[in-house]
Amino acid sequence: MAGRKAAAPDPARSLALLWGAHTKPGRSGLTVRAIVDAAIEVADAVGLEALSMRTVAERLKVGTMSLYTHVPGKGELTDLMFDRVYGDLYADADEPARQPGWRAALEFIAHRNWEVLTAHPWIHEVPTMRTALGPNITRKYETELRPLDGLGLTDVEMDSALSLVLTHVQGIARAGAEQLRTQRDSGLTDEEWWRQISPTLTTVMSGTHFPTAGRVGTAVGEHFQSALDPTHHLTFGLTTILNGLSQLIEQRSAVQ
Amino acid sequence: MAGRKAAAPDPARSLALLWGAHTKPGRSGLTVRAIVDAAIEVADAVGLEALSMRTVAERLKVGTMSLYTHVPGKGELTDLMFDRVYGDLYADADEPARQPGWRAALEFIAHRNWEVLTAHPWIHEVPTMRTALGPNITRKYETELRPLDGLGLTDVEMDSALSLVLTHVQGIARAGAEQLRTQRDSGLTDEEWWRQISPTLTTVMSGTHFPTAGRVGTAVGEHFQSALDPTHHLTFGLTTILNGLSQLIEQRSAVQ
DNA sequence: AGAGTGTACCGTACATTGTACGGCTCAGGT
DNA sequence: ACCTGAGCCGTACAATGTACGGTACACTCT
Repeated sequence: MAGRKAAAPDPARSLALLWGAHTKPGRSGLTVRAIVDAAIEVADAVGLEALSMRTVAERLKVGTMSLYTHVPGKGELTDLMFDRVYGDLYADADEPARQPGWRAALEFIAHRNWEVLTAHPWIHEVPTMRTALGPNITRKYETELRPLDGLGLTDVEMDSALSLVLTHVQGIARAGAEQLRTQRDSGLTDEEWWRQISPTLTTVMSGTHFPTAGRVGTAVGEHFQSALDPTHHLTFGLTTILNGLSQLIEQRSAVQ
Repeated sequence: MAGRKAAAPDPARSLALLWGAHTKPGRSGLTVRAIVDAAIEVADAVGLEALSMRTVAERLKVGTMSLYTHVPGKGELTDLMFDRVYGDLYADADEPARQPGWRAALEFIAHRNWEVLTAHPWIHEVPTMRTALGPNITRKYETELRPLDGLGLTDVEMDSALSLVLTHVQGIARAGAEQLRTQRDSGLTDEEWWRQISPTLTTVMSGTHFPTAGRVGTAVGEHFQSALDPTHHLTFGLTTILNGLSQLIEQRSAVQ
């Protein structure tokens, strides 16, 4: 980040802000809610690294420094954005638990998370450690844990299982987001890019030979028309993980 | 990123640079290799967001703009750094394949990747799409695919299985890196931070109640002395994934 | 009604970034 | 001895986050 060093964060203040109402307007009608919403729109459109305090202020037609009346700094703003987009993930706290079986529940959870992650690719850039205790994130944790309760798993195992699934979805989504970003930054489609580097690549790789990588890489490319098909990786990984988890769960319920 | 917009990338030039020798010195002894090494040292010490062209130049005792004689820009420099740190991952192209069985091989691969990722936490910040074809990354792909060859898996499945494991390791390592970074940025240890926000948290969360999350969160915290134990998540996830993969592999070899 | 006070708002300034541009300097060929 | 091309680098600029201090408005109290 350029400019003056980020201010001292003061976690307690951040937390209070996170859990606040966000709707009390100042004398020009400016609210925390409006700022966060505007920032999300900007980030959705141009990405987080192009989101600046000036851009957000411009969109709201206020002076740049007015934002600082409502929000301590950019870091806290992104924290708020982060917690906000997870607000509408589930209809209620039992939606996942209502699915038929833990497997369907975890699939449901995975897909909902996938949807948010692809709708707001900038989420991947937000440092999540600080926001782990925002209201929506906390609610999300509760909601996603419930379908794993009562299967014979220990509390630690429940947490581990959920976090395994979420980490996987996040990893795949991140790769996809990155691909989209490079694509847009360079202005080249996957295919154009490939055509452009192809001659250089053969020149440069002559002399070396990668039998397995060459064969597999070609197969993957032919199969998906691309080096990387997020949907396939998502379901392949999810299926594998759920199969692994099912072994654990069966083992636990057998003991019981 | 601040400053002038990043220059047009020209993928072909990047690629040639990636595969170049990096050792031809200019008249002040400056080489691409030296620049990349210095940059890695800086990034290891202060993180990627604090790495600047001026810092690297200073460390090498050359003018800032001299770097641009050897490297087109900061983006290409980070690409070079990325490929570089993966250079010494394996002793040779068959080290993983030499492990006793595919399971041990994947565990070996996971741990090696884990080591690099934790030794150079800034890797997570580098956009990896562009570097996917650097010499060391390509070699790595070849090396890591080999132990999966001849198990009855299709080429696409081999790629999916490997990438599943790698995505998992990366996800966990990233979370760990983030935790370390916030910890260092705030100057607070995990425990101090917790103590600081604890009163605010209870104030703010009064009125809401999260039965499952509360119980599980407490259990996790007590069990690991922290909200997040990377080693445990790593092995739990790896075991689960490998169990899932083993079902697939048995199924494939049964058909054959 | 008038005065006083706190808070919302915001203009300006500054440090820091990546890098475009153009000049200087030196090694090596002729 | 001179020319040429490439390595080197000082300066300048646009963009960033935000500290600081000033201005103006909405409210309360007399």
